[in-house]
Amino acid sequence: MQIQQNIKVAVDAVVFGYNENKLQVLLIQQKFGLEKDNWALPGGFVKDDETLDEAVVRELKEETSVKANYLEQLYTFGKLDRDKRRRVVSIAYLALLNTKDFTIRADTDAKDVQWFDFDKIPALAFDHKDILMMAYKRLQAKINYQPIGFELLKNEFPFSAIENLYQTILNKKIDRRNFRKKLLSFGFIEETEKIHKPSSGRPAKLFKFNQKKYNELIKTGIHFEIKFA
Amino acid sequence: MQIQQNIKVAVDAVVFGYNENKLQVLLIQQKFGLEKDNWALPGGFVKDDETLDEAVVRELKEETSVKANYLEQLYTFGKLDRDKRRRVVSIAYLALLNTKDFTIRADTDAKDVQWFDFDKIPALAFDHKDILMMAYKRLQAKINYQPIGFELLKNEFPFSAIENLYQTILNKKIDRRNFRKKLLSFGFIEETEKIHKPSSGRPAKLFKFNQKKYNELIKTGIHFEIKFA
DNA sequence: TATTTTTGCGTAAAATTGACACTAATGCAA
DNA sequence: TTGCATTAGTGTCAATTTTACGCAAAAATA
Repeated sequence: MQIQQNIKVAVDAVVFGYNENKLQVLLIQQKFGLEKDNWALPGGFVKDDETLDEAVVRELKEETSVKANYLEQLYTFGKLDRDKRRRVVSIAYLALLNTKDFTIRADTDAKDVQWFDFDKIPALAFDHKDILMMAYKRLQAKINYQPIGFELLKNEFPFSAIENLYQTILNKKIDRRNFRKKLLSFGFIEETEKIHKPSSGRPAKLFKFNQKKYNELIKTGIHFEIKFA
Repeated sequence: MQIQQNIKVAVDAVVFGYNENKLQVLLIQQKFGLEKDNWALPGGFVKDDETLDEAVVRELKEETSVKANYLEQLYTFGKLDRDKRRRVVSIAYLALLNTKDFTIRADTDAKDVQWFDFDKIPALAFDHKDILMMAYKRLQAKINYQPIGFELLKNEFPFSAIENLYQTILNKKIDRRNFRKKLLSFGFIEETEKIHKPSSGRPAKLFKFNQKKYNELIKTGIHFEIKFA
C-alpha cells in the first residue's frame, strides 16, 4: 500500500543556558537561503535512519557544537504554513546546559551561532517564537517538581547560584532561608569540601546535586514539590 | 532544495472513557492487512492539507465515530522499527470522553471497534502499548492539577461519581470527606437543583463542573493542586 | 578597625492537610 | 410499619507544612 503524503519531519531545539544570573537561549542565523539573516532555533530534518532523539543530538552538534546536559521532547508543531516552502512537522525539544561548558562556533554551513539573553530575543524565523515560549513555560513549570535546574549550573555551585536561578526563571523573589531549608530537606543536594570565594563577602560552601541519591529517592516513591510563594 | 526523506507522519489517539466505575480505552481491530486481528489505537496518516489536531479528530470520527470531549497532544513516537513496513513518526494524543455519549461503530474499512477495561487490554499492535501507558501516566498526573476528570463524566453527576473516578484512575483510596471539602473549596463545581436516585441508598444532589468559573479562576492566577494522601 | 558584602541559620504564627465516625434519606424485605 | 441495607452528607482536632521574619559570621576593602 502506497501512502500519498508529502510532509517532511524536522526537529528543533530550544537550548537554555544560564550565565551571570541570566537565562539564555542558543540561536543560529542562516547566512544564506530563504530565511537569510533570520535567527532561528537550531534544528533540521530527521534522517531516515535515525530516531528523533538522535536527530536533535546530531543537529545540535553539527550546528552549534554543544551537547545538552538535559534533553526532553517538548511538543510537535504541525500547522500548515509554519514553513512557507513546504509542509514541515517539527518535533521540538527542550535542552539545558551550562553555558560555560562550551565554546559555541558557527559550523561549516556558515551559520552564525549566539547566546541571547532570554529577555532580548530577536525576531525568530517560522513559528520559533511560539516554540520558544512553550519551552520557557515548560521550564518554569518543571523546575517546581523536578530538579532540572542543576543542569544549567556547573557541577558544583554555591547555594546562592541555584537560588538565583530559581528567581530568574520563575521571575519572582524567593525567601532565601525557606528555599534553602526546603531544597536541602529533600536530601539530593550535598555539601562538598570546597568553598567558593565570591568577589566580595563571606565565602560559600559548594554544593552538588547527587543524581544517584535522587534516583533512589524517586524509586521509594517520594514526591518532590519545590514551590514557593 | 530537495530534501531526501522517506518518513510518514501519523497520529494515534488514546481515548479514555469511564463507565460503571471502570476506566476504559477505545481500540480498533484491523480486519485485513498486515496487522490483521491485532488491536490498535485509533489513528492514521496525516493528510497534506490538515493540521495534526485536525487529523486526530478526523481519524477518530472515521474510525470510531466518536468526538472527544478533551484532546491534548501527548508525545511523538519516532523509533525506527515502530512499524515494520515503513518509517512512521506518530504524534500521539490523549482524548477523554464520556463513554455513554456515543454508540461506537466499526467504519467502512470493516474495522471492529470496542471499549476495553483498562485492566484488560489485549496485546496491541506496533508500540501502542507504550503509547497507552504513557497516556495513562499523563492522565494520572494531570487530574491532580487540572480538572480534566469531568470530561469523563456526564455533564451532571453525583459527587460520588467524581470521587470514584479519582480513586479508579489514581488506583487508591481517598477520604471522601476531605476530597469533597477540597474539591468544592476550589469553587468551580456547582450544585444543581436535580437529584440522582441511586439503585439503593440516599438520593444525591447532582453537581456540574463550571468551565467558565474555572477559566476565570485561572485568569486570576489561582493555582489548583488536587492531591490526596 | 570600621564598613560593605554575602553566607548561614532558627523560631513562631498561620495555613493546610490528614485522620477519623456518626446521622440522614431512601428502598426493600420481613 | 418496622427494621435493615445502602449510599449521601457533614465537623473537629491534631499534625504537618508553609510562611514570615532578623541577626550574627566570614571575608575583602578602605
